[in-house]
Amino acid sequence: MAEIVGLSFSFKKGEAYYVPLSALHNEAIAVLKEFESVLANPTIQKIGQNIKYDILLLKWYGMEVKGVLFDTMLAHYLIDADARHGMDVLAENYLQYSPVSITELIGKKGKTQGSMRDVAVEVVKEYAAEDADITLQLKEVFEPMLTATQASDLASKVENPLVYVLADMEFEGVKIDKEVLAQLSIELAVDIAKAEKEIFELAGVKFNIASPKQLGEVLFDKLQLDPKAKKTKTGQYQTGEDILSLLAPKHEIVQHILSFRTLQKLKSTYVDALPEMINPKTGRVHTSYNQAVAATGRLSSNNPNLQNIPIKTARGREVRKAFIAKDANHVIISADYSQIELRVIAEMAKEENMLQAFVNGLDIHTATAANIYSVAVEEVTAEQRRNAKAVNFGIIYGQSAFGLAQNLSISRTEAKEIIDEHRSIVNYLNSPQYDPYIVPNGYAEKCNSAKEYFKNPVGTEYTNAQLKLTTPDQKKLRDLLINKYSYSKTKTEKIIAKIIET
DNA sequence: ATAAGCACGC
DNA sequence: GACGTACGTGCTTATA
Repeated sequence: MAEIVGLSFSFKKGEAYYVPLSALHNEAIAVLKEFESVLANPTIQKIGQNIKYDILLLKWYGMEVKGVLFDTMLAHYLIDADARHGMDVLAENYLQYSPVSITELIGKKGKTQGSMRDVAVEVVKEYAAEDADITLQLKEVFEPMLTATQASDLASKVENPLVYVLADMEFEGVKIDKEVLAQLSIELAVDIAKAEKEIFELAGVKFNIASPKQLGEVLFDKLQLDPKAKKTKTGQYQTGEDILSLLAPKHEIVQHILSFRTLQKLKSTYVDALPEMINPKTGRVHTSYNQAVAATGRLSSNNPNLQNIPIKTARGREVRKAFIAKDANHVIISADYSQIELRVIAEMAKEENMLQAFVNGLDIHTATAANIYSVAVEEVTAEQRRNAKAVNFGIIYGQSAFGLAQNLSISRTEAKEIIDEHRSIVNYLNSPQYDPYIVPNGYAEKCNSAKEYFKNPVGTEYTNAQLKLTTPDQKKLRDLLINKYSYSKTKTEKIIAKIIET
């Protein structure tokens, strides 16, 4: 956990204060204490940019923050979920002001980045005080925008109060049984070595199995497993799980490659990495939750990501077993809404069959199958239920007929028929009030599909004549999308890739 | 350092 | 007939 170098405050536009804190923990805490009457006062609202970070840091110093929160990052997330929400970008876009860049003070993010502690206090003062001033000014801009977009309740009743809950969860952390993982690591290493040996023998050559490039060459050039093997856009052979599964009956080597991949993933991402993430002070793992990353409103988790701990395979569940209660007086309880997304969407779409199924406490996938295949619930076969489950998943994910066909290994025509049987939900998902593709920042038209979405903002600035994107043009477009439209990096790259393909 | 390919979760 | 296809994070390899 980082060290607090100083505090900055602002309560009036254009005016701010900076309080440096000592590097000595006790001295720092003594100064912090002077601010307790404000920080811990529940009647004083706290405004901040990514304020969970500040709250958490203060918690590590023993300082409890109280009061109603207003996070400018979360406010902007609610105003325009797809955009970037960094303070510098927000200041430039909404206050027409370029703040002192943190990079100028301590260098680029990464290993080489220095510490704010080593920057002259006179310089830090300017940076930090400006930070507080800007945040306050952004709040004044965003508050009416939240009202205008009817997101005020979402901000004041959901996102901002949740900040305290997440901060508590992150602070608390979770205990990991290092010994369980150490043992598992050894077992995995043995099995990986076995798979490796098999693969080299069957291939008749030693190579790096973890390299998709080398693997593709072995499978498709040397062993000729598929004369029509698909290639990626960089000209490599595709060797993803879906492709390899289809090849498995053709050659014994494939199953060993698949198991090599699974084992390697478990070992490197979880079994070996998690113990490294244990905080030496608390002996526990403290993830971070990000409230403003996923454009769909979901949370995300990183350092480490605790939202993708394996569960599907037996080996994976062994990893989960390493998450344990803090002591003999505690237990870990798992609680999860059942089918919450389908319940909400059935209610919003007023899908009577599905609503009835939920009301009657039926198995929702069986009920969906009965509806799709027009048979009685008792007559639904295992395969029909499996298909219906894929349909329901597709609904949650906004999947197309193509995606469903891929998932079920059926034709697109068949997939389309199945989807058509679910008209009321599909109609709802395609209706303007649902459509998630809304062009931000001045392009307020709603689009009916992802395709139109890509066409709209880009097509406006770059007509057909300009579609041949040279490298400098790409640079320009990237700059335009990121800086003028505040698009995320990922989204920008998606759009550019789309145009290049076109 | 960054991109590509892959795989884990929901 | 072609198009294009959920949200994330993080690992290893390959390249700049």
